[in-house]
Amino acid sequence: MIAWTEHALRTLDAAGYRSGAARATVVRTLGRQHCCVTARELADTLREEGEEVGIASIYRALDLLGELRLVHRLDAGEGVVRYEPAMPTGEHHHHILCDGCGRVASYEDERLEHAIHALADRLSWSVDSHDVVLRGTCPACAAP
Amino acid sequence: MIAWTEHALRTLDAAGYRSGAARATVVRTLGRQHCCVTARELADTLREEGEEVGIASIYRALDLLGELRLVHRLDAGEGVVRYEPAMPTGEHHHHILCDGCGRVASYEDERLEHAIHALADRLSWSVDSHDVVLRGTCPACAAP
DNA sequence: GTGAATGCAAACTCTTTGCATGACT
DNA sequence: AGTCATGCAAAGAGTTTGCATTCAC
Repeated sequence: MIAWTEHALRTLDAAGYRSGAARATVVRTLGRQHCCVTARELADTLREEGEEVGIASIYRALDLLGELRLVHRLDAGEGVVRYEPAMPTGEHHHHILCDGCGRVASYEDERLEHAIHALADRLSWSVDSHDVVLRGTCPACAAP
Repeated sequence: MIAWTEHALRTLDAAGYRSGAARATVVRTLGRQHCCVTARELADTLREEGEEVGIASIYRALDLLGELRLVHRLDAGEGVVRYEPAMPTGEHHHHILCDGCGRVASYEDERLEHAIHALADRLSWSVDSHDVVLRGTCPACAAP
């Protein structure tokens, strides 16, 4: 994820944005996440690490990163938006939510990507992103 | 969609819920929708038809219908939740959003469904629903 | 008649915005 | 020095909840 952090900081700089403490901290912390996080989770993580950042600055940073396509927004119907680093390579994964415990996990699937690309080709829209959200029960919640 | 309306009313009755005016109106109106709608759109439609229903009752009706699996909730990252009738047959479609005008359209794709089922089989989760949201530019917005 | 369904208003949560202060170039 | 970035507090939007009233059974 280090690669993403540097790529993001460089892209922000190239786009003419100043390097403030709040935004840089958000970028560095986001780059260390394993999967998608909410703005609040990010704020909590920062607080625990003693790098408290105002919630408004977090939202502003995430918004800007989204505009620059450096983060991907994911709304999985939980009532909160989740954010995760968007790899410059286009490499990505999708998510699965547990109805029991709310856990979010990720998966990748070649065949699914192929099906989506083929589908995009036959639609008369120009498609530039996609999200596949599965819902179900995780192994832990399924165990009796 | 008439079939869905009757199915929903019957299911509610069978589950022991009383038939109040607000909920019945929501069910009948929802059954006439072509695609997913928001609670506010539903409220506006009802008002135009002179069947005003309190917004709280609309949310409560949609919530109950969701629990009974009679409606499908879709959160496509617009900041609002959309709802649409869930066919008892399991027949369904997915959605594509236009970044330009916000339009939501629907599509069906056999190959995509196959890929998702195959994927679900190989995950150690029990998967019971899925959503595929595409984002892009609609033909109208793409035209210069 | 009893308890569920409804509607209003208030509460709540997440997110955005206005504005004064502080920081980067 | 001149802007842009930040943080606080307040505003906004969507959704949920408390409570008294009305309605279905």
